[in-house]
Amino acid sequence: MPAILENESPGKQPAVKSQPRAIQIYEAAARVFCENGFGQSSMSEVAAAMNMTKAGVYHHISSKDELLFGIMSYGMDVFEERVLDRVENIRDPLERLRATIRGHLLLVTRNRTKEVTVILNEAHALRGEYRTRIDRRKRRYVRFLNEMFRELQRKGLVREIDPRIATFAMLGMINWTYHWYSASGRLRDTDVAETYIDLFLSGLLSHDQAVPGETPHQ
Amino acid sequence: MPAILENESPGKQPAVKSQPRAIQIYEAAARVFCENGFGQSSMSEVAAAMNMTKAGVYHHISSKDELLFGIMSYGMDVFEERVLDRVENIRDPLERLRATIRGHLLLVTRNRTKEVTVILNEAHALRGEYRTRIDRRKRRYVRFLNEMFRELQRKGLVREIDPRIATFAMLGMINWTYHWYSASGRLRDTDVAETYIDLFLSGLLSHDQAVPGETPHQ
DNA sequence: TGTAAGCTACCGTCCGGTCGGTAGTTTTAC
DNA sequence: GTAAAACTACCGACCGGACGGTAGCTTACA
Repeated sequence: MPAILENESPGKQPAVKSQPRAIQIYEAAARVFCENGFGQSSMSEVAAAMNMTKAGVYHHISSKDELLFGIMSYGMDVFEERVLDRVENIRDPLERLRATIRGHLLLVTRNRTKEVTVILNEAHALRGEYRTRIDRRKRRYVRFLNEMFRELQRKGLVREIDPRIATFAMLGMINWTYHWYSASGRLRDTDVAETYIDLFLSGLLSHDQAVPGETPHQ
Repeated sequence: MPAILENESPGKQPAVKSQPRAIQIYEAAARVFCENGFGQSSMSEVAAAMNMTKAGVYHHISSKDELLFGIMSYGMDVFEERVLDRVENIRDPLERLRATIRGHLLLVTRNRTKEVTVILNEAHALRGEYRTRIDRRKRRYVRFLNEMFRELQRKGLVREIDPRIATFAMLGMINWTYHWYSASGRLRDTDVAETYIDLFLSGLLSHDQAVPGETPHQ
């Protein structure tokens, strides 16, 4: 038996054995909320997805709202651990940008965990303090992207495009993927990632006429 | 008894005098659903937003689901009338693409009507026949974009990028805007539109190094 | 005076959440 | 070593209230 279990501590779980019950509930509930929406899903449905009764679920969580917050916090944990923390210290800013697009997109497409999708889909359902806390963590990512684009511009690697607009264009392109991408479809997510990188960096135009001004009339 | 399911053929309303009551309800309900989400909004809230009682509202609609469908159908009417129908017969495909991005984006940012946002936000809340009908109209737009990119490629105006991925990248970039854009913020939506056009067509890289291959080390 | 548009008052259902209890496991106390 | 005590994970039954929706009456206006 592995030593002590301080499960109150805010740090990371060892995750050696099977996931703690609360996290299993997050994953099941995330699946339910994803399919029907938070407002249209009942706690009984969540319980059924766990093969438990509603009272059994309420042994582990304290309210439906807190459950949603738990899911999103866990989703942010996963995103930061698997994407943000890993790309943050890539020196070359262009390579950092590429790695960010790739990492973020693959997190959205690989639907093993639906928590990230819930964050995207149900942002408005969260209220008050819960909302504030999640928004703060999202803003960290937005700031990171903004700063990256500014650095790229300082170094003359990219054009002088408003970094805020570039940030949201990139976030939109990637985050929207959960609306249409299907792992069983014809497109491979790694191909989507590379195409997004290519498209976002080099644009759509043929290179011999990639000029910012007016279009040459055909 | 005004039943929404029937108006398959009539299509357009005259809209000469002040909007018909049903459409006023769509607009009020769209605002409510946008703010709280469809599942979390009650019909009493919708009624309150109309300064009516719930029973009064039910005189004009037949169920909450049908109301959602009505909102989305109306949103699609607006989108098709104000964007799709107008750009479809622009000859120059590059100019057609620019007009599409501009028109679609401004429809999302100008929040006079929230119906389009509801379409984006509550796509999963619609079920059965209703879902099928809205999806069919969305698919018409997706096909239009796909075909436009193919035409651009045939004419050698843009690079050989998978048209499906280009379509969804563009849709994501534009549709995501409702998550962050605020008319009272510092960015003007017309600037966002032109930047999106520029970004999507010409990409982010400085032109003197816009080469698809490896990054030059800094 | 007929009809569309509303209202008051109400219904049955389902929802979020709680309560008291129990089987099984771990900890403590001698 | 073992039995009492404590704790964990869970369940069946239940509650107050809110929800979607309706019946039937009234008002405004052509």
